[in-house]
Amino acid sequence: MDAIRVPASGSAAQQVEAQLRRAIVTLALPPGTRLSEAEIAERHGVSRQPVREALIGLSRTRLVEILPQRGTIVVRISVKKMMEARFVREAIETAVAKRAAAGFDAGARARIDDLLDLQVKAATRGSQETFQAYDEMFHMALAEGAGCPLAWEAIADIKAHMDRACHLTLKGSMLPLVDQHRAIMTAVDARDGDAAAEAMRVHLSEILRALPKVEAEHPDLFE
Amino acid sequence: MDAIRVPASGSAAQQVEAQLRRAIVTLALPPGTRLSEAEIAERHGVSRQPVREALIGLSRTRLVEILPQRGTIVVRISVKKMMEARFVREAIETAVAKRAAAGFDAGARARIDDLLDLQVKAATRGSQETFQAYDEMFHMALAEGAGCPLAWEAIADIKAHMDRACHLTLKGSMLPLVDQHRAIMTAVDARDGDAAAEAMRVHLSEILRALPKVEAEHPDLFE
DNA sequence: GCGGGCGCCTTTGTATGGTAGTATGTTTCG
DNA sequence: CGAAACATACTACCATACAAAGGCGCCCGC
Repeated sequence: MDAIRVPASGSAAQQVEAQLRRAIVTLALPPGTRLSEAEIAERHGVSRQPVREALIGLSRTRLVEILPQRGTIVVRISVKKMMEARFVREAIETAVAKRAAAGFDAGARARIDDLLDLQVKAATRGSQETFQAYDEMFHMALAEGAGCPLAWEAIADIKAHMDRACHLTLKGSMLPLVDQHRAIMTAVDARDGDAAAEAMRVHLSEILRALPKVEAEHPDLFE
Repeated sequence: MDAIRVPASGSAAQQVEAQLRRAIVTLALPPGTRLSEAEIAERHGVSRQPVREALIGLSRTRLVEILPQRGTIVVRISVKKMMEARFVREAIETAVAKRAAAGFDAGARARIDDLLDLQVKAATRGSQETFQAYDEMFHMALAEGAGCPLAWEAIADIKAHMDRACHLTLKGSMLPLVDQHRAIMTAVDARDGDAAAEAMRVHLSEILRALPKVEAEHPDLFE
């Protein structure tokens, strides 16, 4: 078991939110699941109030939908919203890649190499959870290195719409994604902004290939 | 008095959050102000709990900063974050503009014309509040018309970092911005994606011109 | 047998009490 | 006189209790 331990830092509400987010993204809580504040509170050994704040936080990124006086449910994956999210993310990240090629922070550059190695290890072990965690860190480090950490915050919100589908498509092949990451960094190191943006575009288009397949295999997860 | 009425819809927490957001953006609550849950609750005639949820919501868009067990303060305007936000917003909105030129919803197109007229009226009346409200609606309608309402959600979060500075820079001239909006739509109508993106880039670069001036005039508002 | 109305139950939303932790002002000792 | 230690007031945070509102089944009337 090498699940990413959500650190016991921050308030109880933040801990519950992090745990629920993980459960939803990994589809442990599949779309359509009814979430009761009272039940979650009991399971986590806390009061209803922190749970409520966690659910409000999740609703802001559209992972759950709160129906007043009725209940809270895990929203289904929307292909339409996924396409929109991918479009927006491509707009942001290609710009970030281009900017990264214009100048990159040395410390972040070194950390990215470490992350890529860790990603390879996770991929060969077949532990998808950690792989996706390192994938997130890669994109975050790229934004930071390019001098725009705010871009990652925007991407993080957008990514929520794609993460669950990515979780399904990554079942088999993870290593190709690392090669794409390396291709991006090669272009960045060569100071070739257009090539970096193009490499990023290719990387973010990957999801489009496997999407119809997983949608056909798991129709109940989509709306 | 033609302040935008925040509609009495939704929960008390949402109402309080909307009112506080307006107060912060209009600088009625200047940066550095200490916000006490108890005081705000009393002023709004509600309990502390909805106020708390409202403050949490504001902290997610970095308008306020919650220091655990210490207090909540209105964050100062960060030029660095503003530049980053402008960069990300340009990345998103130029992509949206280009996409809008490729195909635009008819209903949204009609609504934009109405919005532009309303914006001119507000500008000539000198009512900055409504002008900025219509400005928001313009960009939102553009994203919707381009078939990417999700883009607006991303922009809305990003915009929080810029709104207060824009509020200062708009003191005098609002009409030029409407012309820029018209220029964007002209390019969209002509199906010229590159021209639309360029017009949007010019529009979003406007803030850079007046920024040093307002920063020098109001140093206490910046960090 | 069928339709409408009534009451219970579950849900979120709100109010209030209590707790731990931090800053601050005061006091006291070196 | 300075500095450290203490008391106090304030804060966000969590727990508990209460209120309101929609859903659902049952029952009564037709």
